[in-house]
Amino acid sequence: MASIEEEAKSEPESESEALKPAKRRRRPPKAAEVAEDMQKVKISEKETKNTKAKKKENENPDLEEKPKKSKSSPKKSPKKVSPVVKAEPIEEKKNDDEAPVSDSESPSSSEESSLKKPAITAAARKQVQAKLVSGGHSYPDWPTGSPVPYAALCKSFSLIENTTKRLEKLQHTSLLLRQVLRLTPNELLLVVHLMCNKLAADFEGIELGIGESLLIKAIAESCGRAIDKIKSDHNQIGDLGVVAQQSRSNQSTLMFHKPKQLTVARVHDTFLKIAITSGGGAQNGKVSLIKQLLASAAKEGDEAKYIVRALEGKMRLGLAERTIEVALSQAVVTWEQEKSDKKPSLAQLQEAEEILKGVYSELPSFEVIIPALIEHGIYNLRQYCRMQPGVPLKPMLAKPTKAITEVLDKFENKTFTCEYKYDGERSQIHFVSKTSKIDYPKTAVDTNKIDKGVAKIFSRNSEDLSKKYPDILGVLDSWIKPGVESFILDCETVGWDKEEKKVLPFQQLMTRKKKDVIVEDVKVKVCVFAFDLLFLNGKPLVKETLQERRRLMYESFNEIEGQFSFAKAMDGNELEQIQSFLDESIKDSCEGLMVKMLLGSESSYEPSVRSINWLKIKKDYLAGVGDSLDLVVVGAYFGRGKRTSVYGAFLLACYNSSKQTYETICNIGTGFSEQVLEEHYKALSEHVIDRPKPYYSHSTGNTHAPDVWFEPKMVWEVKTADMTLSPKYRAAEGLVDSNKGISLRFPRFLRIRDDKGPEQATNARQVAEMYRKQESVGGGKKGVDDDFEY
DNA sequence: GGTGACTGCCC
DNA sequence: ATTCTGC
DNA sequence: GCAGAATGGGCAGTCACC
Repeated sequence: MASIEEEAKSEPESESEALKPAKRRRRPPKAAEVAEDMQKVKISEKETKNTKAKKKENENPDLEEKPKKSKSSPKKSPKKVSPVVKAEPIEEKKNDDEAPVSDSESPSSSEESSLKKPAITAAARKQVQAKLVSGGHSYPDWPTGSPVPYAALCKSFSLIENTTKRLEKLQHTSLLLRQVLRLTPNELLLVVHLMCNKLAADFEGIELGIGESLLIKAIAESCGRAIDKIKSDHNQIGDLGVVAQQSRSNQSTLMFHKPKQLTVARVHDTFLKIAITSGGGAQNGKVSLIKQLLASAAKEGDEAKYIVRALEGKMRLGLAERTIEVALSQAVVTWEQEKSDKKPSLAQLQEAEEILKGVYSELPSFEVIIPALIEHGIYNLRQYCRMQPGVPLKPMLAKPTKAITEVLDKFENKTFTCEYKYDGERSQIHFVSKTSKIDYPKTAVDTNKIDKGVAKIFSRNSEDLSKKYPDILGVLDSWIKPGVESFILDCETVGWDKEEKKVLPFQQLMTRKKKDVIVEDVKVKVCVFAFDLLFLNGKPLVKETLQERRRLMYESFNEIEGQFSFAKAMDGNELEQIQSFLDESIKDSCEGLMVKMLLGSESSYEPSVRSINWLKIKKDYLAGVGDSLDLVVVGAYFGRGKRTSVYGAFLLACYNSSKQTYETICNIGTGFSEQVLEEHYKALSEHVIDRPKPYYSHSTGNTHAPDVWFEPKMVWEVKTADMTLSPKYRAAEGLVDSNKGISLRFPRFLRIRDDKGPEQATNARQVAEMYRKQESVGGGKKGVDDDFEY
């Protein structure tokens, strides 16, 4: 630790110079750089191709204007292409909206106004397309039918990473997927999974069990470098993947035998092996699997980089599932049209996107969707992939609201409703009775289970929590009224105090066991608060209005005290009503309110899209309301990814005036603009010290120490949602609990308090006071002081 | 059998 | 979870 | 406004190690 600190402060000059290259790499390249890069890629590609001989038919015809007129002549001079492309410079607008390949004849439609995403102008899209087409950049190529080389995927990753333009990212992604469809369609699923960086659908529960530590160990061993070296490189470069790649390319090339080319299949297979390695010696086993992969990675190129990033779970491509869905839909529809020598029209591309997004949101499993896509085509996809009890759908989310008036603005003249936002765990409960006689549509999903009944519960992120809540699943039968044979409910599961008949804090709910739970042994009882019904008796309800879904929910279920309730709702539309309902929700130990449209098409359940239709109000969102503290910056952590070369997070403390100590209270890493981060870095670098002051009270152990310590100088105003008793932080230790300090839930930076010295920071006594006040409100020791100032 | 580091997943 | 940012 | 990527506290589970 000391060595790192010293490096950081002893030679700030050379250090920051050294950082430049790495930093540059992470910053969005300028347009010119992009163009240059593309050119490079293209040239090298051409070379490879020539050596590879023919393969001509493998080249993507869509890159040219017409398949036949392949301008295989290396010069991708824009002029050459311009006749075809420039024909529709700017006014051609919507024709090309969404169309990756559509320089040709998209039927000019009149639906301009109905196009979604007006934010991205058609003209902009047009330009991007023109650039891509005229650039004529090639993309990875391999023999038909042979395994997809991992290098091909990495090449696309690299292109994707090196542009900030979303349309270009989409384009590169879609091109690769098309190539896979054309050459090795049976590996499409693997490729898509690796792009999303998942091994399987979320509900399968496959975990790598690999984190930073093991990864560093593996890189060190694999490249023959010291672990500390890797760590300090990591601190400077801010990306373990880059560290691995550099380490590997610098590796003295002792062994001559060139490793066999990595394939997508092998990488995926090794990831799976890493995931299932468990028990004694598992860590060594995982490390050695990683080492094998790294050893097979080419020294040139980016294979090692992306392998490591994948294992770390941070691809940092600026590309994720949502964009991949779009790219996949475009790739498939283009591929389908290609078979009959046609190009997809704009309308077709849009329809495909809508279909795939819709299907994926209701059945988020590429394992099911991709085979169905290939076998039945995208326009038949809905028939084969439908919402189905037993498979979680993506939950609808909500946006934070900064003022209650914002709610009124958004929902002006609309009918809406407010519901309690319970502080628990989002749960999607699926049920099919064992005796159900409803004929469920045969879909691509295995329906055997349905025949035997279904009782499952899924988390917000589609993890299967059925093992955690046998106490809930065992009583589903008792919730339903006669005639209900199947359902999917959207709920919040909250800890429940049976004696006091009130909800328990989130922290208590979290102490429940997650595996091998036996109903009789459950310590933390729970109550389920249902707020939406997505599926009933064989029928999806997501297209219905909320009012209708709620009506069906109310009429299909029985409330059971302390076990199953409907979320408390209020349909009043006046500001005062909302305000007092919000106050009430907080007195009832809730986080605040959810606000939802009740009627109209916008009140349908749209998984993870158009989330603007739901709003959430919490008191700490509202400006000037909620708890804020003025805290002293005593330490910091080096930033990663886009925060490379500045501090990415900071350690804060409150002041204990009785003991004259600074007691740590939380880390903080959000609320900073990029500019503010740079300013903090500059300002704080002057206050770096070798070791913590003796009057700093912080957890012992390497794990909890920041990368650098500071003199107590800067004071920041920080906002928080809640205070918690902490096993790690020391604020107000002894004032509320003899062993535990207090920490903050959801801390975020508000602003610098130049006007305050460190000793004017929030005092430990004040922290304790705030904690007690919160307890008295949420804990329901009614009447102490529940006056909020709004 | 206990502890601490690490990981994944809740928020 | 919260927040910021480029498109 | 979307989609993505920075980052927070803190719990149970797993494994290494004593």
